[in-house]
Amino acid sequence: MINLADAEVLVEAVTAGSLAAASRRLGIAPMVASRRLAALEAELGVRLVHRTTRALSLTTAGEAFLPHARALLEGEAGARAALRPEALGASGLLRVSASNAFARKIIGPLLPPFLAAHPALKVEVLATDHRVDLAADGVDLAIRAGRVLDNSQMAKRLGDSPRHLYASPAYLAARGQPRRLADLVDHDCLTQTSLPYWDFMIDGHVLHHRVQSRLSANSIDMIHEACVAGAGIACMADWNATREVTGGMLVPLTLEDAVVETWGIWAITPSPRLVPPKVRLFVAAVQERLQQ
Amino acid sequence: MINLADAEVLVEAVTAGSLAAASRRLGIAPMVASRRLAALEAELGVRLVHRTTRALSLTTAGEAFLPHARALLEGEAGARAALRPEALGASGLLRVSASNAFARKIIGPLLPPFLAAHPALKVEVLATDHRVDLAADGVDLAIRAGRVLDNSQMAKRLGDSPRHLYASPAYLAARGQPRRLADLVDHDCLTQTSLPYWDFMIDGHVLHHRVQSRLSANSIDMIHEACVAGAGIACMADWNATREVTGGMLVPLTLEDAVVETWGIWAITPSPRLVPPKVRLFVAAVQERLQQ
DNA sequence: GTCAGCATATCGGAAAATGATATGATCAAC
DNA sequence: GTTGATCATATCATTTTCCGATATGCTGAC
Repeated sequence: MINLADAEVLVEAVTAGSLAAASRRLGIAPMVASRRLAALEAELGVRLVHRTTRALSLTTAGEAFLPHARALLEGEAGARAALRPEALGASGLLRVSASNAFARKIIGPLLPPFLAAHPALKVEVLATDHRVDLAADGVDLAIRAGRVLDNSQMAKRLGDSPRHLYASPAYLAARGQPRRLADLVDHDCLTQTSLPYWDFMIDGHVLHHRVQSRLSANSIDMIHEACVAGAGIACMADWNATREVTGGMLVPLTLEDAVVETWGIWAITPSPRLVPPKVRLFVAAVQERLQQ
Repeated sequence: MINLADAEVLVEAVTAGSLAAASRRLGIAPMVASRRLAALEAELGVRLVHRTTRALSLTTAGEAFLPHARALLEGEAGARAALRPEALGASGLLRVSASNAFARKIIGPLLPPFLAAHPALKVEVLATDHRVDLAADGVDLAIRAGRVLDNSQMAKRLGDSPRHLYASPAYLAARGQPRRLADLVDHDCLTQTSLPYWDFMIDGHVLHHRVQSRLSANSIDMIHEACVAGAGIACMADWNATREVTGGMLVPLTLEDAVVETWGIWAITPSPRLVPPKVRLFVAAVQERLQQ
């Protein structure tokens, strides 16, 4: 077994430039540093650094091993961090990223009971329709709706996100109801600028349908409002329209020959496996709400 | 410092169900297992497992710590693996994934000198236009062309991939040369099924241009052939067309008001930081070739 | 109630890490 | 060229830790 203290000497020695300097930084005797490095090399059966009295230089093996040593030490620190009280329980700060629509419709209503259930937890929601770099923005969790992907190693699937075409009753009264996919050309379709096509399922196949659009916006909320106001037909997640549907402000449309492709809701965490409890709890809360 | 041997006892004990079983698996005395676990708990200052005589159960802290312990042990194994002779030098098997076009045009010509320079290395190229799950398919390296992304943490940028519109001289003689973006509507544009739009740069802004396409294919090679045969205008990476341009079979088009967005070439590795030498060498070879 | 399996306490001995000093080697400055 | 400072490491006594074997208290099954 590799001794992490030995690995630490290696890393320090390389960055500090000499074993003596490393020993000073680590607060140990120079010989201890020397012995630890020797022990590591003995354990691995390879010479890691070439030592001339004045300068250290990594051998090829050392070059290959060093990043792993660094990773091990980081892993050790991470393991300890996982035991800090604020990481252990549901306390501290939880930063969640989600799209604007998802934040409003799903996360918003879910927060009061969640916060009540975990009094020591603070939640910060980063609502943005742009992709987020988890690590860079210090986000603990990002929730995205998107096409069904298989690389479940990177993201955890929280549930389905069925989608439909929606329009307002006024619009339908004026323009009629489309029956088939082909009928859509005679209608005003409202699209997201970044998504100029709609994906339909036709007996198992995905059809990439380019949409004739007179109005497009980069915000799905904008589309949503325009749709309610009768501007045309929008393609939205069901959870984004349920309230208006029950209120009679929007009507879901079904075509005879095609259904809108169902998307998935995905939870993305910086490291998919080492998920702290607070994140796990929040993900569970979202998942529960999605199943309602 | 966490002792990895201690962590190993924890992991074994949890999977085996008892310290005694773990000790048998690890080939150590039962008490040694007990002591190591105790030492780990002392080191961390937390109780990790609740021990009743009959069954072990993880405490909350243990629950949080266990995945980190597993990660540490995996890291240790990975660190050792990095020193195996075949991982150290440029030897063994290197599995590379790339698109069909990229494999043919860039990787293919690069391979003979590369293989000659590293005689102990075997290379397996996985040419596919689908995305690949690196870990699942045992791929050491995937090379993808795509939009310029900033999340450099996941992928390493190998170079630019400038792109242009191309057409055959015969097609241009028959149909004329488009001068402006708007002229494209009068032309036959050849698109990839998965990419039904072309991205242009117009004074700093990206324009998502939906393309009127009478012929689309899921293979860029197919498009390429059709384009040479005079079927219309295709949007391709320059490296995919140079040979035909020098041979006079294709002509690059420039529009007055828009240029095709330049893409990047990205190298994606299973773990972005712990890159084995053989992968590093290959990436360097690709990068060098791209700069020619 | 008996017994088997488990976790762990105890303790002598072995092994390993440590501390202080010493040695040879290298580079810089005079 | 010589001196001195710095460095890596050897040596050895000491302390600390680790290990092995036996022993003890406990729990659940038969």
